[in-house]
Amino acid sequence: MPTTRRDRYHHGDLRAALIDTAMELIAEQGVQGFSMAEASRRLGVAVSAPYRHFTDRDELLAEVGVRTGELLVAAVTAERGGDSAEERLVAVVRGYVRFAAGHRALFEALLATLTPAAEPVLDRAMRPVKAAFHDAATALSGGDPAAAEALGMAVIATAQGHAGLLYLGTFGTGEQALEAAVGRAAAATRALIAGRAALG
Amino acid sequence: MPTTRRDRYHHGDLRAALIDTAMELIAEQGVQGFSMAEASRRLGVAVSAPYRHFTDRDELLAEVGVRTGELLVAAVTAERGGDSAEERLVAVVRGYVRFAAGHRALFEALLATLTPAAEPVLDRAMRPVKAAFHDAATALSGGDPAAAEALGMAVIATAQGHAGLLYLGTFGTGEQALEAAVGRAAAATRALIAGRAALG
DNA sequence: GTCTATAACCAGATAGAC
DNA sequence: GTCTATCTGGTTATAGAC
Repeated sequence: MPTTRRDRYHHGDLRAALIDTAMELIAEQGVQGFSMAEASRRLGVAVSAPYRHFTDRDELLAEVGVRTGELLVAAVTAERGGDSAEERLVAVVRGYVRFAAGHRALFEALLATLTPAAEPVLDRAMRPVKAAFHDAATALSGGDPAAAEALGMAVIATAQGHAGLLYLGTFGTGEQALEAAVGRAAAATRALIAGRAALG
Repeated sequence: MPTTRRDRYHHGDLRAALIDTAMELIAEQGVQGFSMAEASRRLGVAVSAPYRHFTDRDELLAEVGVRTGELLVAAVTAERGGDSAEERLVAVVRGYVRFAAGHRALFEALLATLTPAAEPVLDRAMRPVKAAFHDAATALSGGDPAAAEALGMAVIATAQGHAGLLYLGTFGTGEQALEAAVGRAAAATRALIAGRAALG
């Protein structure tokens, strides 16, 4: 019979168990629904136990942010489009919006921790995301770095914006809303590419 | 000597004073920084007094949302561009991003209250915002309602997305970041217009 | 309409035993 | 490394007096 989480944290894995549990709580009830006390209760440990592994609540949340960032990187990297540079860029956008839709609370928690004064480790974890957009945009900009930067940023904004509208319910609810958001984001990306000469 | 707010709420304006104070608190410290208790303290009334005017915290926050929505409507309406339909649409985007930048905490609180199950009064207050985008997009779409809807939504997403990136610090901080966000959002809008044939 | 007082609750964090 | 126990401080919301 396999080792359960309950078994492991008494062998020194409480730290990892806390991160997992925090992510579960956030996914289920939002950042607001997470507290050190609730995480402790769910794991069956004393409320003081987490403080052996994290100096405070924010330190645990930062670690959650890093883990979520890694999931996001995987999402934008995994979604493979066609061979053309345009299709690769569209695929990154799709992956981004799909992740935002499928992990709303975690994604919002990640954004909340990504302040300008965020932990360097968080920035580092997020770098491949920006790179995914930037690399595909570069392939579309014929060696003009400024044009690539402008296109990449505009496309990130489009992805982020469609995620935001999805959260507001602009596209409805449920699976159909997800597909609408992904489809519209992809179409907007194509429009940006087609009209990229106007980006300055 | 003019009547102060302290004077007024003893004459029946505590309700209005609470809304004002809630907006101040949110603007200063974010939604998290607002509480019924803190608002009461700031106004010098008992913590129970607000409950004569609002059944609970959420009802007050909904009212704050309505007021913030009205400010947003004014912002997107006020920013006048040139005479062309394209410049009017760009102007709406500018107004939206500028408002998001200048009233971050209130704007985020507004978005948080704008769930699919929000108060109808909130939806009504926000309708002119959507209309501002939609009307300008319609003028650019030569009588094709579907094309107008697609363009309008893509442009709203662009505005929302640039606001989001601004909050993440992607454009830096301070006044220069604001101008970068507004400028990039305007350029992206022009690119979307130029490439709108790809929107489907 | 506002007050005083209070109930009921939950959080973050620490001290010291084991 | 985890536990028990506790401190400190905060919140929403209500009851009943004025």
